[in-house]
Amino acid sequence: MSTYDKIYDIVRQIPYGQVATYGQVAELAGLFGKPRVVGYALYHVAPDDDIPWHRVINAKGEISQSAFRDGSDDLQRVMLEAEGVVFEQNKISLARYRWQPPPEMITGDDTKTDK
DNA sequence: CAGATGACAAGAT
DNA sequence: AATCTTGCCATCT
Repeated sequence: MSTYDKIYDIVRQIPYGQVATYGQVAELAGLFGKPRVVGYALYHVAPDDDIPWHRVINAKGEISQSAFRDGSDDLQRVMLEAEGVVFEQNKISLARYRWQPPPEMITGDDTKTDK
Protein backbone atom coordinates (compact mmCIF):
# COMPACT_ATOMS: atom_id res chain seq x y z
CA MET A 1 0.00 0.00 0.00
CA SER A 2 1.71 3.11 -1.19
CA THR A 3 1.25 6.39 0.56
CA TYR A 4 -0.60 7.76 -2.42
CA ASP A 5 -3.01 4.85 -2.53
CA LYS A 6 -4.25 5.76 0.91
CA ILE A 7 -4.83 9.30 -0.20
CA TYR A 8 -6.70 8.13 -3.26
CA ASP A 9 -8.91 6.01 -1.07
CA ILE A 10 -9.77 8.97 1.10
CA VAL A 11 -10.67 11.15 -1.85
CA ARG A 12 -12.92 8.41 -3.13
CA GLN A 13 -14.81 8.54 0.17
CA ILE A 14 -15.78 12.15 -0.39
CA PRO A 15 -19.55 12.15 -0.95
CA TYR A 16 -21.29 13.88 -3.79
CA GLY A 17 -21.72 17.59 -3.40
CA GLN A 18 -19.15 17.78 -0.62
CA VAL A 19 -15.57 18.91 -0.54
CA ALA A 20 -12.55 18.27 1.63
CA THR A 21 -9.45 20.31 2.28
CA TYR A 22 -5.93 19.03 1.77
CA GLY A 23 -5.33 19.09 5.48
CA GLN A 24 -8.42 17.02 6.06
CA VAL A 25 -7.51 14.45 3.46
CA ALA A 26 -3.96 14.33 4.76
CA GLU A 27 -5.20 13.80 8.26
CA LEU A 28 -7.48 10.95 7.22
CA ALA A 29 -4.68 9.42 5.21
CA GLY A 30 -2.47 9.39 8.27
CA LEU A 31 -0.34 12.26 7.01
CA PHE A 32 -1.01 14.67 9.83
CA GLY A 33 0.25 18.11 9.00
CA LYS A 34 1.60 16.97 5.68
CA PRO A 35 -0.90 18.24 3.11
CA ARG A 36 1.81 18.66 0.52
CA VAL A 37 2.04 14.95 0.05
CA VAL A 38 -1.68 14.89 -0.67
CA GLY A 39 -1.30 17.47 -3.36
CA TYR A 40 1.55 15.55 -4.86
CA ALA A 41 -0.49 12.39 -4.82
CA LEU A 42 -3.35 13.99 -6.69
CA TYR A 43 -0.83 15.25 -9.15
CA HIS A 44 -0.11 11.65 -10.01
CA VAL A 45 -3.79 10.88 -10.42
CA ALA A 46 -4.82 10.28 -13.99
CA PRO A 47 -8.17 11.37 -15.49
CA ASP A 48 -8.70 7.68 -16.03
CA ASP A 49 -9.10 7.14 -12.31
CA ASP A 50 -12.41 7.28 -10.49
CA ILE A 51 -11.04 9.79 -8.06
CA PRO A 52 -13.12 12.94 -7.55
CA TRP A 53 -10.02 15.09 -7.39
CA HIS A 54 -12.17 18.15 -8.03
CA ARG A 55 -13.65 17.75 -4.57
CA VAL A 56 -10.30 18.42 -2.99
CA ILE A 57 -9.60 22.09 -2.34
CA ASN A 58 -7.26 24.13 -0.22
CA ALA A 59 -7.98 25.47 3.27
CA LYS A 60 -9.03 28.78 1.81
CA GLY A 61 -11.98 27.10 0.17
CA GLU A 62 -10.63 28.00 -3.20
CA ILE A 63 -9.32 25.99 -6.10
CA SER A 64 -5.60 25.97 -6.62
CA GLN A 65 -5.15 27.15 -10.14
CA SER A 66 -2.60 25.07 -11.96
CA ALA A 67 -2.18 23.85 -15.45
CA PHE A 68 -1.86 20.31 -14.22
CA ARG A 69 -5.16 19.06 -15.54
CA ASP A 70 -7.26 19.08 -18.65
CA GLY A 71 -8.40 22.55 -19.41
CA SER A 72 -7.82 24.63 -16.32
CA ASP A 73 -9.08 25.50 -12.88
CA ASP A 74 -12.37 26.42 -14.48
CA LEU A 75 -13.01 22.77 -15.16
CA GLN A 76 -12.85 21.92 -11.48
CA ARG A 77 -15.20 24.76 -10.68
CA VAL A 78 -17.68 23.57 -13.29
CA MET A 79 -17.59 20.05 -11.93
CA LEU A 80 -18.26 21.26 -8.42
CA GLU A 81 -21.09 23.45 -9.56
CA ALA A 82 -22.55 20.45 -11.32
CA GLU A 83 -22.70 18.79 -7.91
CA GLY A 84 -24.66 21.65 -6.44
CA VAL A 85 -21.75 23.52 -4.91
CA VAL A 86 -22.27 27.26 -4.98
CA PHE A 87 -19.25 29.45 -5.50
CA GLU A 88 -18.83 32.67 -3.57
CA GLN A 89 -16.27 34.99 -5.12
CA ASN A 90 -14.49 32.09 -6.78
CA LYS A 91 -14.59 30.40 -3.41
CA ILE A 92 -16.99 28.07 -1.69
CA SER A 93 -18.34 28.05 1.84
CA LEU A 94 -16.26 25.48 3.64
CA ALA A 95 -18.65 25.78 6.54
CA ARG A 96 -21.39 24.39 4.34
CA TYR A 97 -19.64 21.99 2.00
CA ARG A 98 -16.86 20.69 4.22
CA TRP A 99 -17.08 16.92 4.30
CA GLN A 100 -17.49 15.47 7.79
CA PRO A 101 -15.64 12.14 7.79
CA PRO A 102 -16.98 9.30 9.92
CA PRO A 103 -15.29 8.73 13.32
CA GLU A 104 -14.30 5.26 12.21
CA MET A 105 -12.02 6.83 9.68
CA ILE A 106 -10.46 9.22 12.13
CA THR A 107 -9.41 6.37 14.34
CA GLY A 108 -7.24 5.29 11.48
CA ASP A 109 -8.60 1.81 11.74
CA ASP A 110 -10.74 1.63 8.63
CA THR A 111 -9.05 -1.04 6.55
CA LYS A 112 -8.88 -3.62 9.30
CA THR A 113 -12.10 -4.34 11.11
CA ASP A 114 -10.80 -7.40 12.83
CA LYS A 115 -8.60 -7.74 15.87
C1' DC B 1 23.62 10.60 -3.35
C1' DA B 2 22.30 15.46 -2.27
C1' DG B 3 19.66 19.60 -3.26
C1' DA B 4 15.55 21.79 -4.83
C1' DT B 5 10.61 21.72 -5.63
C1' DG B 6 5.70 21.21 -4.62
C1' DA B 7 -2.33 21.30 -6.10
C1' DC B 8 -0.66 23.46 1.39
C1' DA B 9 -1.43 24.59 6.46
C1' DA B 10 -0.64 26.87 10.66
C1' DG B 11 1.66 30.31 13.45
C1' DA B 12 3.58 34.84 13.88
C1' DT B 13 3.88 39.80 12.64
C1' DA C 1 -7.71 40.91 9.32
C1' DA C 2 -4.24 40.05 5.80
C1' DT C 3 0.34 38.75 4.47
C1' DC C 4 4.81 36.61 5.34
C1' DT C 5 7.68 32.85 7.10
C1' DT C 6 8.49 28.11 8.52
C1' DG C 7 7.66 23.11 8.45
C1' DC C 8 6.45 18.88 6.56
C1' DC C 9 7.37 14.30 3.41
C1' DA C 10 7.81 12.36 -1.12
C1' DT C 11 9.32 12.91 -5.76
C1' DC C 12 12.25 14.98 -9.36
C1' DT C 13 16.70 16.61 -11.42
